[in-house]
Amino acid sequence: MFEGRLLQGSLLKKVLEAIKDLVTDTNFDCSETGIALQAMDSSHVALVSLLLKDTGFDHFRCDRNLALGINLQNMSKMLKCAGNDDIITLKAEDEGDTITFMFESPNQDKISDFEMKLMDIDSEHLGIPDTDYQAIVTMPSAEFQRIVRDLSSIGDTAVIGVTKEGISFSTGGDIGKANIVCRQNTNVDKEEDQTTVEIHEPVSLTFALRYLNSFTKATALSPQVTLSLSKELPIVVEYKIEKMGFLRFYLAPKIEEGDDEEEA
Amino acid sequence: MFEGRLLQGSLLKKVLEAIKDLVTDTNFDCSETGIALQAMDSSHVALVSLLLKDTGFDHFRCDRNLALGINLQNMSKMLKCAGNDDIITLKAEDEGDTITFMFESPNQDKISDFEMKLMDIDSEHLGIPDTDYQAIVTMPSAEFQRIVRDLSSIGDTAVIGVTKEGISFSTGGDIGKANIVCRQNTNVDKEEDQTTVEIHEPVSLTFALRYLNSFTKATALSPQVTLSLSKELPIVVEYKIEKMGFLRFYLAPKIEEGDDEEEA
DNA sequence: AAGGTGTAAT
DNA sequence: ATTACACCTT
Repeated sequence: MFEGRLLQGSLLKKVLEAIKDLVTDTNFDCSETGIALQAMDSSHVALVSLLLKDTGFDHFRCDRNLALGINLQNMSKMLKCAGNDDIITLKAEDEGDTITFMFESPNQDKISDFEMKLMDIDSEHLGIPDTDYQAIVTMPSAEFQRIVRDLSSIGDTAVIGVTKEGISFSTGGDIGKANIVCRQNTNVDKEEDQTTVEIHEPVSLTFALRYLNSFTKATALSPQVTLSLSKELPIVVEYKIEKMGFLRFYLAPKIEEGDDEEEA
Repeated sequence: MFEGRLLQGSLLKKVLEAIKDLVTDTNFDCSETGIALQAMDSSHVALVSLLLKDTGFDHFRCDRNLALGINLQNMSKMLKCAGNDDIITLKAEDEGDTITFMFESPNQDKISDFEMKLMDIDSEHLGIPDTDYQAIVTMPSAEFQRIVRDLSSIGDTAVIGVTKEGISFSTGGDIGKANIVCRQNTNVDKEEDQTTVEIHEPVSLTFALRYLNSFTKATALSPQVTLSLSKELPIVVEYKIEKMGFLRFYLAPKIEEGDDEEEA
């Protein structure tokens, strides 16, 4: 059987909030080392990768590797029934076709059991090569969210450029143009307000703002976000989940000059 | 060229919030003494007048008088991309057809440039005679906003009457009648809670609440609002902008007994 | 306190 | 269909 007990249940709630609009159905791959999830978004443009390591759970047990096929919209509905301070336990039998969510209120006065039907989903295990990126920027996640939202009100795509001075975001549309530059700054009071740039080579890539915007639904998971860029490679937008792992989003760059490129 | 740097950028954001629903396109008239704007609302019933004096800017330069034709909806969109604590700089070339908004975050780590296309707009320079009003009332802007909103839920027009005792607002509709009286009070702790009446002659005029309601979008600009009334003249609803000037709204009174008077 | 969402009105 | 208001959530 599989069982994972998560003291900070709100983490799981946030993860589902962050991905339920991007991916409809996917497998939660449970093994003795934790829970992993990889899925393309419904239009097959972006990729989501989640890791929740066993060590982040209060209690974790997984006798046999399981691929739990889950409709994220439905799972999210159920997790909405958990209080933000609730302890959440996930359970599944080895041969069962359901998953159980157990919610314990902080004072243990209320115990809820929610059972959800599992689905059979072909797992597409996508090998994501571990690349050395040309530029890695870590910045406050709220700032990234704000920038992406602001640019979305002006244009559809953004050019993200990194130099050793900092990171820039540009867009253009019918009403005008916008360019936002964030300088590297390591001299701030709080570590989470830092913007740091680790760079091997300057890089400049174009992305659809619509997807970047979706990714920022994960802002609540971490005060910082890490953007990794390399020429002609998908950007990686990573939110670290304290003690547990990460939630990563991958998005392929738009090919410049390619005016016949449109999302579905 | 024209360039104005405004340390308290939120002022400009608030000004646009206040007028963008009333006026669609208008000229910002820039001269060496500051920025002025005058425009009729789209249904040609109300008039907006804005003054931002050069002295209120951190830095102000205007080599040549410019009439910058601007779509307020678009400008507002761009200003929404400025943080509330950002420093905002406006720039325009003498012969250019764009205006640039530059936003500097408080710690200078984020610098944004937004460029917007200008439009050609016939400037309607409306001479507003400097009248001696029969009654001038200054009151808390939030209180005025609340009164106008409350009356709007009962009726379409309000009778505003001023005597030396105070100011009264009345309306009536299908569901009933309402009458709100605010007495002059100068004995309050905070100056901004005062209501003062300066009167030469009692006056009573009728106005469309819909427009008064629009005007109160400017409430955030000033803790106090000044209402100036004279028989058969438009009411002036003025919000002073600290160190910079004012935002004024003019609205002609409804002629009593004239039931064939309707806004477009 | 502010942003987002949902609803209601034009 | 669009826009403004209110409510609710973060």
